[in-house]
Amino acid sequence: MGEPRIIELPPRPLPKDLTPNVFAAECPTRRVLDRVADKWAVLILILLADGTKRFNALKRMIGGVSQKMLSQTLKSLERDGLVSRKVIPTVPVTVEYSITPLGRTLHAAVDPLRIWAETHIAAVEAAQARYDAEAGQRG
Amino acid sequence: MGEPRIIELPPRPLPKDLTPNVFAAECPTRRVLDRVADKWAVLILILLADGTKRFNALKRMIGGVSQKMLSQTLKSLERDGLVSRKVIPTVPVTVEYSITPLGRTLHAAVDPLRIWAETHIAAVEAAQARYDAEAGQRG
DNA sequence: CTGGATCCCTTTTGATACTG
DNA sequence: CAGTATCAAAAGGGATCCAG
Repeated sequence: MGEPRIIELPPRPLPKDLTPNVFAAECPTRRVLDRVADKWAVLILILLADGTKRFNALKRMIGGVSQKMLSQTLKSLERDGLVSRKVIPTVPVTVEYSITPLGRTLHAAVDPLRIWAETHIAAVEAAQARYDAEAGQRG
Repeated sequence: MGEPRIIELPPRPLPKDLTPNVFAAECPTRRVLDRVADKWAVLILILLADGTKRFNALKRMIGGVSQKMLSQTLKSLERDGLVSRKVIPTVPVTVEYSITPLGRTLHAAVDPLRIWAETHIAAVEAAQARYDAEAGQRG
């Protein structure tokens, strides 16, 4: 073995703050939250938690969704490991979407949102009526 | 009093289906869910649940939000009775935003989303890496 | 035919500047 | 400070086209 030398180390990268912070635009948790706090993602997750469904079944069930957004959102959910996609080589081809175990953990967090909307809709509409009445008075 | 007459009643509107259905584009619950399953709304609600804040404080805390979207989302949350706005006539004027009791019930439903993002970020990034690797192989 | 990619146009969002 | 107005950029919707 040669004699020990003093060598110059390359500058060490500053340690990144590993504390998750959903309020920081660059934080990975924030990017995930952005994609998950999305109306189409929420609706898809709720439907798939109920059982495997095909593309066009989802399209029919989710009022107002375009095929573009459905396809796009499903792809994003698949990439994030929340939904799995299975192509069945029939003629014509059928594609089945299912929720993954990870997706189920997210479903547990988003379904309360649906329930909240259903249980508090009256309170929200009352608030809107009040707000609109006041706005009307002012002009 | 005149003698009783047989009068023609105007056609009665068909009774609307009152069952809430977040999947139907026209259902009030769906419209509310759409506005609430929104990244800015979620972040604002979480911050205000922690305490009253002023407009520019929120702007500084929420990375990447534009004043337009902040102002717009706050107005929508106020209309829905989830947030209250208090103008203090100082010079220059200050405006304080607080969460309402109704907003607190929603916060209970959205905060799990933040927690989910923080606790499952590693699993999501692993899934993304797998997905991107496979996509890379294919093409 | 189903799933989905693409083109084109409308709506939403973002950046910046300006006002009470 | 707390917004609105304006204009540019991006996301979204609808129709259409294509592969399996």
